[in-house]
Amino acid sequence: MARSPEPADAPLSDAEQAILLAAATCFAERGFAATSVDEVARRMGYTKGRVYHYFRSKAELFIAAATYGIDRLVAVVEPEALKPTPPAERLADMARAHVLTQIRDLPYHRVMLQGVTMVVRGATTPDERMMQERFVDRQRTYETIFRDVLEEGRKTGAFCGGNLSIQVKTLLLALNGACFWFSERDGQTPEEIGAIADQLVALTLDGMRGGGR
Amino acid sequence: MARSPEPADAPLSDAEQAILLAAATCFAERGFAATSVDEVARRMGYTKGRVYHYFRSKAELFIAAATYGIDRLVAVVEPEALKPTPPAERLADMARAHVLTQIRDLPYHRVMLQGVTMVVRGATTPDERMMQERFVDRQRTYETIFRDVLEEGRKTGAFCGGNLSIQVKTLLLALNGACFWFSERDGQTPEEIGAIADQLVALTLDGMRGGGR
DNA sequence: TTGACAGCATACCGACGCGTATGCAACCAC
DNA sequence: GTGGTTGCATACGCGTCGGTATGCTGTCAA
Repeated sequence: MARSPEPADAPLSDAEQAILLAAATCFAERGFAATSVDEVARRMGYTKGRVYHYFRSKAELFIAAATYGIDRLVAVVEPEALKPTPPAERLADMARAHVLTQIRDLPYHRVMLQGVTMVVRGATTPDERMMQERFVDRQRTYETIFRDVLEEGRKTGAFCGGNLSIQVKTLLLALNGACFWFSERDGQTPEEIGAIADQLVALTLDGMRGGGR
Repeated sequence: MARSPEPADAPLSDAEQAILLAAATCFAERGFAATSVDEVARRMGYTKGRVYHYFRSKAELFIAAATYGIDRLVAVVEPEALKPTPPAERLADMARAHVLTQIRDLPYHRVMLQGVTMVVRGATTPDERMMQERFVDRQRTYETIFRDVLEEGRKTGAFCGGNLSIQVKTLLLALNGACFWFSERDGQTPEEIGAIADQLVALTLDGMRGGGR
């Protein structure tokens, strides 16, 4: 039952999964505007008709890919945030989970980052608006998860003060680093990736602790 | 003498300056692909003909804006890098200069960041290729300035070890934060902007120092 | 006065790309 | 077997956009 009027969380069929991955890869490589639906289709030897059979518009495809990315992050990081460990340790676990998840499914997360900056001009239909709002909502929720841990850690003296918004933004931006500079050559084995994640987490979290210069 | 065959560093006329700023603003807001030359022109009440009188192609416009951004950074940060202060202090001064410069001319630097990821597919003509290579070169040079300071500081124990490339990338990404999240509402007075820069520098540089978790 | 040239405006061409309409084969239900 | 539905492929309409061709106006030198 493709093109249904938004069951919102219906599980994706194989065809939908494949199309979504191809779309995410294209969007990640070229950006939303520079990617044509024909190109997404051709990447798998599909045709445009087939894509439009499952997704109603290019914008819907994009938002679906971005949402898929943020959903993965929430699914993995939120459990870490609920553990009763000290804030500093908890934040480290969250950060590590974030980075590892992101490297595993880079295309989706690169699309997700585009989605944040786009705040979707060009979501014209009501459906698209709805999907977009759901995405933005998820995004805010995710940011709040980190913000809460930082706030809690400030009370115990684990983290430094200053403008909290800037701190959260800086933290997340640095943690998203892999989306900008990671390439397959940087390391393939799980150990190498683990080491990269560890370093990234260490670099980022020390900034949250310190008392400034 | 518009449309000259690349004097490369000829000073820009007033008209060229105005067009470049309008282009940078549009590119920063919508991205390269989603921005039309007509739109750039209309932003100042100009016409497309006027734009094409001074710039040979949309790609040339884009690269010019991106190059303008990186040139400003090099001009301001390189002098700081040459001072004979201890690496940690020097890096802090460089970082602060970087952030302040960036906030002053945000559109150009947002375009610059796009340029890094794009590595310009679509630079087809030889001229565009030349301009693009010059831009990439500048970009690499700029990264090297920071890399050198980090390397020097590692010897004196001022900075922590680990993969140097990742450290540089993380440093610069975090310092570029303003390009992602700064909006005019975040503060207008020089004092407010100075405070933001200070916090950003502190957050970022503490990560370079620490010994990990 | 008269060319020549800078500095534009306007009209237009060709290509591309989104979305849709249509067709068609396979697979059910009955 | 026959009507309906799913799952596509193909073709096209139509808007948009990059780039060019052309022409007009003011300026300045000879």
